[in-house]
Amino acid sequence: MRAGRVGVGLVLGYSPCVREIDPALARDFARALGPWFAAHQRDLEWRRTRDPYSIWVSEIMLQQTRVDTVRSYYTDFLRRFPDVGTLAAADEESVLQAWSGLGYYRRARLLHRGARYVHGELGGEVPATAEALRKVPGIGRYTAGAIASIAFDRPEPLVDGNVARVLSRLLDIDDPKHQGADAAVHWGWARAILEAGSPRVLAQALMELGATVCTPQNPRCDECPTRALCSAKAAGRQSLIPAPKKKSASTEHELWAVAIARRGRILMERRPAQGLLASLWCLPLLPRAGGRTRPRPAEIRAATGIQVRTVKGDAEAEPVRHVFSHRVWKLWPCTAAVVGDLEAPPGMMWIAAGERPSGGIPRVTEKILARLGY
DNA sequence: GAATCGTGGCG
DNA sequence: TCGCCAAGATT
Repeated sequence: MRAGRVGVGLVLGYSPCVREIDPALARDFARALGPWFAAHQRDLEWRRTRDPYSIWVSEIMLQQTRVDTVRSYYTDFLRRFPDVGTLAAADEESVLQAWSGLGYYRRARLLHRGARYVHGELGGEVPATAEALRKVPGIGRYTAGAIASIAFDRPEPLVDGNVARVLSRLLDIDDPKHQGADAAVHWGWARAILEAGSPRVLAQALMELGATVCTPQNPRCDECPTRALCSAKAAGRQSLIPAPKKKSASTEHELWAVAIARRGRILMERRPAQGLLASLWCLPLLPRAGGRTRPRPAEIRAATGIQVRTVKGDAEAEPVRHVFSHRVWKLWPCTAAVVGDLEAPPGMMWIAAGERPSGGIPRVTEKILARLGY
């Protein structure tokens, strides 16, 4: 039985998996972490401000998204929407346009809705407490803690994937059920750590340590300011924590991407308001069955309502492959010619090469357009 | 609780 | 090449 551990498992005879909060360890950890962060933190755009709105924007963008991807989006977004009022007054279309290519577009819609909530209901003041922040659309448990601690320097806990990994190793938590960001043990420890020093510094330091030192693979323990405190390191188990997650199956979809063309222009289509790539612009897509070289005009008409004449496919061409989080698209470009004038139907728009609809355009659309020379 | 929701970098 | 997964929230 390892010392310093408690839990019902102890009573039942199982291996105890959760360590109760030890204020002395939390304090020592914070004392090692703070100075390390001061010396080693990366120079990131959102660390140059204390503006709660700007930090809010950064936290939404950083959800499930790498720092290097976010940087340019963050700068451009704040130039375009410098404050809550500007974002609240903006069209959703322009917000999605600024988000194009960043992924998880629901975040943009929720951030926009959140700005309207803060502007309309709270007089434009971003809440300072995690409890109030949680009422803002798009702000969940993590983001509420992040904004409260980083922007307002309050000791409100935050646990993301980085923090969960750092703490799982610090405490040598071997039960996968208690290794994730939803584990109560991490939230308790995170609070204790933030209370032991500057919440603003320690919140960022916890994540910075996880991102740059206590990495998922090959952690750099020799560079870690807290290695002397780390139970996993002491046991030589740091590479076993956290345990690998089970992956959900990914389904593959083969689709025609139809370029309905007339005189150098093609039709773009706004996708449905719900589901994958909601409300974003793409080419009309339709299922590709059984290795045919091109879709039938009747299939295109059924999917788009548009009567086309000739349809050309390129049987030799490689499909455009696009991987989403839980599915894969194999897109086979084809061209369908329209004869005579055709007004763009509702939700559709003609574009020439280099033109784009105003609104959100996902990366997969750019891939297809590049293939087609648009 | 599980499924959904993008994209890109890295080993 | 391909699987992994990153400063998660919502339903």
